[in-house]
Amino acid sequence: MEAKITAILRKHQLSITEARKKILSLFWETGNALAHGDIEQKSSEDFDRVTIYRTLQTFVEKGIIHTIPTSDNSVRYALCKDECAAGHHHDDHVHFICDDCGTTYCIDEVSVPKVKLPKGFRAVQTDLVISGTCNKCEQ
Amino acid sequence: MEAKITAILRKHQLSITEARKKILSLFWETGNALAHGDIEQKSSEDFDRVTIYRTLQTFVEKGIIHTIPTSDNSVRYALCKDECAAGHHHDDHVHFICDDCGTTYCIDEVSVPKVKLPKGFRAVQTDLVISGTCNKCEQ
DNA sequence: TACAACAATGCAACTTTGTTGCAAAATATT
DNA sequence: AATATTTTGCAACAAAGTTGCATTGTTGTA
Repeated sequence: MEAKITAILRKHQLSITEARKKILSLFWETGNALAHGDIEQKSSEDFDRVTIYRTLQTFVEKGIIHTIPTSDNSVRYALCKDECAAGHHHDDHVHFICDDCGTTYCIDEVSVPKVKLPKGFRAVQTDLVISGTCNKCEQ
Repeated sequence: MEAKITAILRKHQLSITEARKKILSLFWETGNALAHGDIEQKSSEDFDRVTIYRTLQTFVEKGIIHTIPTSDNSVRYALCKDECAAGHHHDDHVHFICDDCGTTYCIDEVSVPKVKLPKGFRAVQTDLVISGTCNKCEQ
């Protein structure tokens, strides 16, 4: 575990620090996407709020995590797949946000369909975000 | 113009006030989506910040405007089509956010494709948000 | 392993963004 | 026109995000 974490950091030419190891392992442990607030709750005793902001920003820039747009002003972050590199994200899968429990999933099984845009529009990134009820909250 | 605005408000059983008329006409004039900040800039001398928050909230609840998720913690709002009613939005078109100028477009020509989700996941709303360069910023 | 160079962190202060309660003003109803 | 209802502005607050700088931690090199 620890080895995997440090390997990822080293691969992206980041120095190995406590904050980065902790935050990165949080993503591995939960599996799902996390908002800044989630991370703050789970590590506020260990790190300053500012460090979390800066760490998330660094991870996005380096292609370790990607953002998931939301309609409630609380951007979520999730681990990228290996193909993502600094400045070039390739996360063309669907994201699902549960209205009940708030959990955000990366639905890897489904890929985002290509969309034809009107003339002059050039797509760089496509986000397909679905909200509803997840398989745990359904009865 | 004024007549059209008041008709929309009345149709949704909202009392006709200066703030609502002004904010609603802003959406009609610009044509594109607006963030809270945009509206505040264009009408801060006329109305209090709080009024804008509450007006946008009311408009969303009544089905006059809908939200567009973003990755930068600045939810955008855009006019709904006629089919939207209180509590039931039907805005299954694609949204495009320009990385250059920040303009957010509703691409009505393209509709959001249906997506099959894994078992247990029930979709209520689907948002397809594409970012890149718009037809005005392209050269 | 010790040292210098560099990068990351914590702290403080601050700005921006969003929320709530309540009195005053505006709108609707009769 | 008078009253009931709704909306607004204000104030005070809470939460979220940013910036500069001194301190601490990490890395590469001798």
